[in-house]
This record gives sequence, structure tokens and C-alpha cells, in this order.
Amino acid sequence: MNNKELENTETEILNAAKEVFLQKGMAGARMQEIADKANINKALLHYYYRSKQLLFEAVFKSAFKLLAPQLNRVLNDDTDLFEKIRKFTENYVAFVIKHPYLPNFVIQELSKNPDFIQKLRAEKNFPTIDKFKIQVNEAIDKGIIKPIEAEQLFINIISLNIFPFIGEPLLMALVNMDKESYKKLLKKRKTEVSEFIINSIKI
Amino acid sequence: MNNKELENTETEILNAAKEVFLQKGMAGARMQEIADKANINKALLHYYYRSKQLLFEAVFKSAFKLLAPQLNRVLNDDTDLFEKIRKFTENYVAFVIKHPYLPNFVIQELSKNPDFIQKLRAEKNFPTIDKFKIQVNEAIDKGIIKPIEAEQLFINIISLNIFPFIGEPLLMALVNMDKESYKKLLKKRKTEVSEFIINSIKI
DNA sequence: ATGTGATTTAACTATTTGGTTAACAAATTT
DNA sequence: AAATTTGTTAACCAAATAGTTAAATCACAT
Repeated sequence: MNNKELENTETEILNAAKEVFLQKGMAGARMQEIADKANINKALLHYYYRSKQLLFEAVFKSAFKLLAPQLNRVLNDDTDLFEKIRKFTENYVAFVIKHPYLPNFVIQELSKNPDFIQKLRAEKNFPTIDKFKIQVNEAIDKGIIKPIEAEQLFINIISLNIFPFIGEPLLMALVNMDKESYKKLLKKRKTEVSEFIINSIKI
Repeated sequence: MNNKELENTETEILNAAKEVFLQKGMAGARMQEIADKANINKALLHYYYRSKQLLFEAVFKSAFKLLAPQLNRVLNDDTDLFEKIRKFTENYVAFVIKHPYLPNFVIQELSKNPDFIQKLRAEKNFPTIDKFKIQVNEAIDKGIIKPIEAEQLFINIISLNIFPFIGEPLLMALVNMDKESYKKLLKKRKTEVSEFIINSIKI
């Protein structure tokens, strides 16, 4: 066997599957396309991952494992609140550029299968809001920020960061920009979004 | 024929198709399910709408026709900027409660078929940002709001309003709430989101 | 009533698609 | 090196699914 590149067929398959599932979703993905992209026979897919469902679950879990640390960067990390918002915003853009379809995929498949979240919750490192909540309330008590529910602030942070990527095709048309200008606009958001948030909450 | 309810088969079909397509997307929708939901034979679908693709396009256009006026409420409407942001935010929640899957559907299908936006752009009433841009720049000149690009502000407004619905299953889990509490939180956003935005930009 | 076009149906077809089988090949153990 | 286990393939299968056909029925004008 040529162990230069094909060192690990299983990984090869998972990568191909990621590519296809992330772009087309569970319903739109085709096992044949995944096999082709992995340069293997379709039967081999079923040898490694017994069914489409199981392969999908492997992809989904792998995708979520990449996303979770990003979310934890806001939720469970005890740097200063403002600094944290700045860092998260800056890093998130870089993350999505590296994995353009990932957040959309996770959200999309979760909407179509809401029970799935239960399986994730059980896993180690599932992000929780507790620490963030304490931090926000402390900042309020100290008079650093205006009163706001931690949940609402968190949703605002996430929305402002994730949606411009998920809604890209729609937003691009609405603001009447081509791909290149829109990408520039997104890069500017690395700093603008955090300032927008901090402006709103700081006293 | 019982003309009480079945006054118009074509409309009956379109409604059933909307239900199915909006929830399952193009790839996940099944013609049989649409036929069942419309209480008709599958052949009748093809009698009225020749193919799945054409039926899908009818649904998509109809969906976008509902969404466009919502967007135009921010973009093309010459009430005061702050008042506009308040009104839009308040109305948008009501809109999504009435059409829960709609925004997600539009965005999702556009991501999977970005060329599709061209067809929409040609249509009457496609929202454009021009008017909003002028309004924002005037407000900046008058010293009412801090300098900000109109495009960025628009994206912020849309993101803060749409994403909490699209990302509902994920966000619900992250903030550790059940459906009921989350719905309450969303209702609170009717006023909180606009204050969050205005706080950030006002001088 | 009857002829005509629009509407509706049951039954069918072609294709796609997830999954299987059985045989072959390569690596590993004995 | 013989035997066994692991990896890989071509060919096949059954179910699902979009789409078709041809006949039946309805609405209604003549």
C-alpha cells in the first residue's frame, strides 16, 4: 500500500465526508460523492462507517468539537470581560475563514433534529454559561457595565459574530456588495463588533 | 366538489409545499409528503407544478415576498432612525412567531444555491440599502450618532434580530434554558435589542 | 343529455440511492 | 510459507422517489 498519502483511509473518508456533509447537509449529501472524493469504493464507506447516519454523526461530533472551544472562549475563560469580547470577536473571524461551512452546518442540522443536542450536552467540554453569568453580574455590581442579563449579552455577542457569515449570500445582496468587498467588511468587523458591543454596555 | 374548503387546489398545494419545504429544505422535502398534506394525489402536484424544482421555486419566491417587506421596514421607510430600529425589532419578533421557519429557509437555500439571489434581485421590491445609507450618514453629520458604516449597522441590526431564532436549538442549550424560558427571553428582546443598538450608536 | 375541456386518480416507469455480497488482495500472525 | 485477519473492489439488490400515462370524473356551456 502506498503509505505516502493514504496512511489512513478512515481519516481520508472522514475528511471527504466532512466536505460533503458540511456543504450539503444530511439530506443533500450522497454516499457516492463522499466515496469519490475519498478516492475509494462506496462499499468501503460502509466497511468503516456502517451507515450514512453513523458517518453523519461522526462528522457532526467532529464539527462540534471544533466549535465548542470557540464558544468556551467567551463562556469559560477568566480574563477581563471587555478583553474577552475583543479577543473572541477577533479570533472568531479567523476560525470561520478556516471552516466556512461549519457553524451553519451545526446550526442547520440542529434545527432539523433538535433532540440531537442532548447527545452533545452529555459530552465533555460542552459549553455552559455559568461562569460567564457570574462574571457579567460582577461587572454590573462593580459599576463597570450597565445592567443586562448575561444570557442576552451572550446571545448578542454570538449573533453579531456568527450571523454575518451564515447570512452571507443574503446580506451581500442586501448591502449590494460583491464577494471581495464583503470579505473586507467582515474583516473590519474583527474590531468593530467588539467596540459596538462594549460601547453599548460600558458605563 | 366540496367548495367549502377546497376552493383552490393550487393554493392548497402551495401551502402544503411551503410547510414541507420550509421545514425540510429542498433536499429533504418529499413530493409524496406534500401531496399527502394537500390531500391530493401525487400526480396532481405535477399537473399544477411540473417538477419539484418548479414547485420549490414557487415556494421560495413566495417566502421571499413575505420577508422582503420586513427588511424594507429598516431600509426604505423614512421615519426617524431610532424609532425605526425600535419598530423593526418589535415587529420582527411577531413576524417570526407567525413564520418560524421562514428566515432560516431563505438563508439556508441561498447558501446552497448562491446564484439564486440574482433571480430575486431582478424582482420588484427587492430591498436595497441606499436610502438607509443616506439616513445613517445624515444622522452622523447631525451629531446624533457616532460614526459607523451604514452597512455595518444594518448587519448588526439584522444579526441581533434574526440569529436568536435561527440559532435557537444551539443557543437554548448554551444558555441552558427550556423552550418556555427561551421564548420569554426572545419576547424581552422586542425592546432590549433596540436599546442595545441605540445605546451603542447614540452620542 | 351531451360534448368539451379541466381536474383527479390509480397504476406504472425510470432512476437514484443506501446498503449488501462474495470474491480478491494485502498485511499480519502462526 | 501457510493460515488468518484486515482492507478493497465490482457487481448486485431493494427501497425510495421524481415523474408519466391513460383512463375516469367533474363542471358546465350548448
